[in-house]
Amino acid sequence: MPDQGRPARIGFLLSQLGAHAAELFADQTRGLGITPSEAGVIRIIGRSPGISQRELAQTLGSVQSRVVALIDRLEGAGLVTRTRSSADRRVQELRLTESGSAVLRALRHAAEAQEAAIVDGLTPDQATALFGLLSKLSSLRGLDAEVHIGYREAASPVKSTVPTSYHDAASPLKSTAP
Amino acid sequence: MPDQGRPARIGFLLSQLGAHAAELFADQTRGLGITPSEAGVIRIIGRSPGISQRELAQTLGSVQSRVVALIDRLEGAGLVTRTRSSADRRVQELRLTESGSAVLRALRHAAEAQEAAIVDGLTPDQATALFGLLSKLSSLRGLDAEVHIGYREAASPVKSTVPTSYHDAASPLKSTAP
DNA sequence: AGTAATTATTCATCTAGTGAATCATGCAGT
DNA sequence: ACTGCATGATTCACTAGATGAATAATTACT
Repeated sequence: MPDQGRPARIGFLLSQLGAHAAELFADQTRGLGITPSEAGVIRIIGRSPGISQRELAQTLGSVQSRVVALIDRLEGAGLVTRTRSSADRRVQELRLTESGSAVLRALRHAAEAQEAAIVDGLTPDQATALFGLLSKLSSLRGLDAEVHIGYREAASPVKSTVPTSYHDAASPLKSTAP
Repeated sequence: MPDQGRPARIGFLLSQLGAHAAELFADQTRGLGITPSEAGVIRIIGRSPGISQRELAQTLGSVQSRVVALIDRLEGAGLVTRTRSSADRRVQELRLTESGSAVLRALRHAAEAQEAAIVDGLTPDQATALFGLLSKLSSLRGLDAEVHIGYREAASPVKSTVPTSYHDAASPLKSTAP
């Protein structure tokens, strides 16, 4: 228990900055006409074309019924296609359309621009140090480096929220100081 | 634009770890029978007894109608009292009951335990460095050190699936690497 | 063939949150 | 004192996101 008199705020700062980063990202996706959740789906399909809805649900840490709604929306927007697998006609193979691929490219650009915005004000050394510390923390906590299912199992009534869940929750963590 | 070839993942890591920290905190509050949002309300009332619902809404970055529901719940649970102000009979003065104060103390203990859990695996120097970097980032972004209203204005449809909103969104940010 | 498991889908439900409308009260100007 | 406007709290209808149970189509097992 490393307590050196420092106020207990790392948890608070992480959730605050994480929510802030999520907001910035949501701004970007909104400009592309999709939600952050849908952006995640596009990312995964782009990396694994032909993935099934069941596999996608598992990767997202979500459930199949939720994936149905997400894909319904993306298919309607012309970004994703469903095609029945010839090997197993129960499964729907998911792929990006040309528009979907374009959105994915735009998302990558947006993520890089956001990264620059986030570390703006830090020196390159500081940004590198921060990256190292966050990476270590992430691996220490056993979080997946590729997909952050983050907080799906713990909060049954969730979340939300993004940060449901923690939105207003923010203030609570601050409670350690006063 | 400090880009030194490092993968663009700080944004992703922040949101991932922030969501994780929020989940840990939600676990704690669940054990106390309240949600993270309600914990935030209790924190604020504990620090500012007699605060009005309007002031509370502003501090939370929420709206009055939302506060009504939150206080309804906390009053019903016997943690908070509403009393009409004698100076201005429109305003409801909010205060913690004895049980409410007990919950606030429990929340403080939980936050400290969580802080220890979060930095577990880092050396004290690393924890201090991380705290410094996160604090700098937070002030650079103009985030309030006391209350994180964090991501309320940007995502109109939100927010939530913190949590929401960024839950599944997680994966998207990772999109910078592949 | 017949039974069980699997994939996708629908549906009813829940929660959190928002904005508009309403009510009671306070306050400023006349 | 009277009028009219502003303010705090509340109610209500509505939305978005998420969840779990039930169902249909298909495949796997034996």
